[in-house]
Amino acid sequence: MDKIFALVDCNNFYVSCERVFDFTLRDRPVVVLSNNDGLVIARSNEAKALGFKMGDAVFQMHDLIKEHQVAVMSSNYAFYYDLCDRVREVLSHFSPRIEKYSIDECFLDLSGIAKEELEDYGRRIKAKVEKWTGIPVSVGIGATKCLAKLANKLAKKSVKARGVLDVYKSPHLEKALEATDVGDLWGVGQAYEGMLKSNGINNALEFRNAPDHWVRSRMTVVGARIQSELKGVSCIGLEEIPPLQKMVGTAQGFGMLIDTLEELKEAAATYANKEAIKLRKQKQCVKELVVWVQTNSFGRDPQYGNKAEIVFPVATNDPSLIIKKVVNAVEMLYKKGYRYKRIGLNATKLELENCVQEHLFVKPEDTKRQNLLRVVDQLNEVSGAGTIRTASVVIDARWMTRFSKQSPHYTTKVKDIPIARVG
DNA sequence: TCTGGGGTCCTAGGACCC
DNA sequence: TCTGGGGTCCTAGGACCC
Repeated sequence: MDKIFALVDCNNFYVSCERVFDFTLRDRPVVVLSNNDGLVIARSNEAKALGFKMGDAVFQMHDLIKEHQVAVMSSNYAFYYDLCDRVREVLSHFSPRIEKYSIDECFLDLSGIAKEELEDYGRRIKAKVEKWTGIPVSVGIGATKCLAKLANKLAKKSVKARGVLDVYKSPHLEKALEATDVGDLWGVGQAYEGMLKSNGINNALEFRNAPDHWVRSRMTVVGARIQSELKGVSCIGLEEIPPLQKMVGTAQGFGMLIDTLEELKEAAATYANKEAIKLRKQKQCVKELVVWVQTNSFGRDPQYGNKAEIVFPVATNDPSLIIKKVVNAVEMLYKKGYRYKRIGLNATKLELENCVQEHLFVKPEDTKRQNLLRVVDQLNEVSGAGTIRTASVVIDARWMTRFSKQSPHYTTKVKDIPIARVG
């Protein structure tokens, strides 16, 4: 049986989330900001029309914001993840085989649905998600993931498509390819776009028709796969079960520059705790961890950055062990006379919690401690992060990342959950 | 004053082994 | 002077994604 893929993509996802509960944000330009309220990372259509770009620095946009009364929001990831789950729940009614591709995109396997019913099916998906969650989506359908992506992009752009485009065995496929800039292809970034265009390949049709060996030699197997997919040969499968993560990192810029060792250690402990929580959530343990510190590379201050590698004798996800080692490392890395902007942690060697290699000279972690940590996790899950925590971890400090214009935690607190009325 | 934070995959080249 | 060949593992760097 031929494969059929759909890509369902939430439109301007973070902005759409904010609009679900705050009606005053509808029909006016809205932007959502990165950590520390630094960059624009999501824009409503109205904001796009005003010229806001992804990655614009907010401090350069003040005039435009004032002039057009643009609503400016800090990001609220806990809330976005929650709405993301709701969208996926609705999608699961339309296909048992789903890949959660990113916070705002899902691939669905629609194999078996009759060709002539595909577009209508797409429209039903779109309507139901919007009615049940309040989030507008676009749907692209094709014989491969690349083609579904491409169809999705066109569905967003084209007024005629009204948010749904099916290019599966379509007589208009070539037209769709021709209308797609080569730089808009999934897997073609800035570098490849430049290379392709300087070789006279400007759209997806020209890319599909380029000699295979040339594409392979200039863009490795990655490019070759994209090309095959455009020809309708599926070589990127649906990943229903996410593969185990190979790296787990935590890195956040501070809300201000830190110059004392005391505060840097406090931040280190707090980030190490976050890292431990991430590991525990995935049931993984860290064997090797890289810790780095960095001054503000945009500033005119003297610059310094350095990193240290921690090897745990036995892989662990116990916050107190990780915190201790990370704080020690930061003591070594710290140099007086610099102002630090960020700390990063990156667990590069991981082991599954239930098959950690034991060390000859170290006692295996005692199960009492494991049980205690599990209870702490559960409490924090129910009552909010930080309810119970190691003493060195702070929840309120002047160096913390800023989210000064954050919306209320509409759906992610136990108390005061408002009900959304949609449709 | 203010410039994100996660991730993945692929390849080439070096070290090392037989 | 000639300077194997095949295999594995690791790392750094470059490309990409959202």
